[in-house]
Amino acid sequence: MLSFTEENYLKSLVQLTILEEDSKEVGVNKLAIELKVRPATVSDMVKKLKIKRFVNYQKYGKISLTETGRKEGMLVIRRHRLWETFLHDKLDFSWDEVHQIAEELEHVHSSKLINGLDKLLDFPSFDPHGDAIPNSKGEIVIPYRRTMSEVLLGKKCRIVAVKQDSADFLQFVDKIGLKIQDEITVISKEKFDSLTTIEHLNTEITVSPKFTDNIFVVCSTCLKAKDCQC
Amino acid sequence: MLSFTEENYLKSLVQLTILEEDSKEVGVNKLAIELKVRPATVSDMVKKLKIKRFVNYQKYGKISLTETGRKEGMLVIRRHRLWETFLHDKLDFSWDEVHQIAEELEHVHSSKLINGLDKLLDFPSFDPHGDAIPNSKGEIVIPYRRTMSEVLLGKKCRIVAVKQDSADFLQFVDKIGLKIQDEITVISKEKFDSLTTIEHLNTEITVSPKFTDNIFVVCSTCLKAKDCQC
DNA sequence: TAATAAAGTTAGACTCATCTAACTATTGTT
DNA sequence: AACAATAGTTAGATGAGTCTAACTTTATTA
Repeated sequence: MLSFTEENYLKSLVQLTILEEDSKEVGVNKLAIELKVRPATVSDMVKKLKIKRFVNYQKYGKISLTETGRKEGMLVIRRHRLWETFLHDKLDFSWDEVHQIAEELEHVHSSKLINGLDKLLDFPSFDPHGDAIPNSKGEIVIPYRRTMSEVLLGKKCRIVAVKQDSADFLQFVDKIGLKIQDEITVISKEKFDSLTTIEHLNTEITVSPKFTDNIFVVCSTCLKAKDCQC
Repeated sequence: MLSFTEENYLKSLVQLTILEEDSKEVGVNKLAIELKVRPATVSDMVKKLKIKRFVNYQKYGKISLTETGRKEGMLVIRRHRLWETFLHDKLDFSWDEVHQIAEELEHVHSSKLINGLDKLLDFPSFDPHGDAIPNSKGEIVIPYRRTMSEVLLGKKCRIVAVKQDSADFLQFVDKIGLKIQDEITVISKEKFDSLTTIEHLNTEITVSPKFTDNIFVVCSTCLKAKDCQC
């Protein structure tokens, strides 16, 4: 049985090596920042995780997940995202409130509970932030998507997810009136100050790269992110 | 912020000094048995709880809860019982399955979550075992009730709660077909072997004191347990 | 390539919650 | 009242997860 802490390490490793970038391995420092602990702590802990065969690791090298480690980490993420969906759909929490509570709920181990929750929520594919929910085997289908920053001038796109869970960011998205599934058009990109102006429901909004880097979109026409010819 | 462990100590103290008997204080050994730890551990921990002003205690004396301790303990019980109700009502768990999982869920701190759950469940007064759910201030109304062992020969009574949460016991109750709110009549009490025979839906069932001691009932006619004249 | 910066490790210490073993205090008999 | 039984305490140890401070290795760059 995994401890709270071990689960958090595996979850962060999945996040850093599978969900965010496809680097498949990560350094001690980066993991320490993600977990908000000191590198020394990670160094120690990774040794233990290696003995338990959750990670591959050599001194001064990079950390990567074993198959078991990946699965366990994915299941933590499954629980997290299902609880977020529950809080949002059944208890009317706003999307900036769900993350913190799901951090605690995700550590309750009971596959019966999680599968029951899945059913109660009608087997959702995405959480309130647009992120895919892994299945009970720890498998996940991550749809292609790109950030709004990458969208070409004049193109119409659909918002499918946000990259950040921070309350600050999510409240800002709410404030300017954008939601998952909304369509927007990129009207202008200012080289001088890097601001982008978009059109949304006949209103123009000017946003910074800090914003566009954290919004995921697909092409409105073909619903693809990659190989879109539109 | 209370730790997992501290919450469990306060919960057990509420159980032993308020919900089960009205002794208002309890010894180190009894608490140790309840928490499944050694008396030495309790002895240490009680000192810490005293410093934090959750309990009253003098060396070699009895432990009792302060007002703060009582409230905190009650809130743990509130969370526990609401989660049990959720698992039973929304996820179709049987009543012998809910306790174990609620033991984990009860430690998630978020009054917004708990109050949302309360609303989702339509503000239940009792959990699946018939136990009263404390309100958000930690107040509880414990209805009068007596065990089936105390019912006089020939009297009709209604089952309102069970005294134990163990899966073994609850599965036995299921097996003989009894449910909360069912009516039964005490037909005979055998002095020789202490067995009681009851009538339930025109069927006679013979049960042991181990059973009747753990079933709470009220009078079918007046719905009282105390001062019933029927 | 040598110096410096960045990344990672080790040793030693701390807190929390637990244990065992040995001791002490309180209670309940005869 | 003396003694045994029961209840409770203390001291010292353990393991998990964390820290700081000092050190070592690897990477970067002038």
